[in-house]
Amino acid sequence: MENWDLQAVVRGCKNNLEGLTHTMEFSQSSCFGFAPVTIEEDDEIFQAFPQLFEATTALDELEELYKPFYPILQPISPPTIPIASVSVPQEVTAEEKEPKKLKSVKESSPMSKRSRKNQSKRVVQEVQEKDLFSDVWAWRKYGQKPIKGSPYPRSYYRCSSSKGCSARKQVERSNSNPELFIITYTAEHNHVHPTRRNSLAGSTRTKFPKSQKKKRAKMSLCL
DNA sequence: CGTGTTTGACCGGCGC
DNA sequence: GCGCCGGTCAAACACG
Repeated sequence: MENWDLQAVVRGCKNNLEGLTHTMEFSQSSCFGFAPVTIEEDDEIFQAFPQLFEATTALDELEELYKPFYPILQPISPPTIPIASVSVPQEVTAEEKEPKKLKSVKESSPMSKRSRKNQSKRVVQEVQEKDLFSDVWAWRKYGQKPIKGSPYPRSYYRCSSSKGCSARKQVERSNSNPELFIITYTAEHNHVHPTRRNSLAGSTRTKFPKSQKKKRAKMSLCL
């Protein structure tokens, strides 16, 4: 469902208007540096998925509904960068040393369950820490890895709003501006409604660690 | 009990 | 072919 990143994109656009004062080192790149371009992309998407567009009314309602629960998006947010095409070389994330991975995608090769090269859609976003989880989706962390060349680890989240949803999200602190986080959305939600579940259980510990007993004493690398 | 995070191990792609 | 690296899995554990 394109709707998902559309929401992210739209929201990003909505809120980054004043945030453009922030310097993006990759702003020279042709794709970003001007968030509105994402809307053009969206237009195509809307045309391709009119039914989803209709659904945005419901989502808008949902958004309104959730507004009280997530922080008001602050300026800074980001040139949202939709990388809408399949297997497009992504200079976008050059800063993150990604390019080599995305160079060649073998569509024909039978990707196992660990397929990561065939991620057809990626949306890169820079947000402030408080906006990291300000979207309406529920994300469950499934991994964290230190990234070579980056002092900060990258966290991997998948959508827990719906079972079987393949939507994923990578969160990495920006190298150049540690106050910002680079969010990379991959795959798509296969459900329209962000059926947020009870996401409280187990979630408070890590975000506000109280006691770290046993072997879990090692806290994450403070992402 | 359900849902969440943490983390080491594993897997596969890619460059050499 | 080998090693590096990024992405994912899954077990263990925490929390409400």
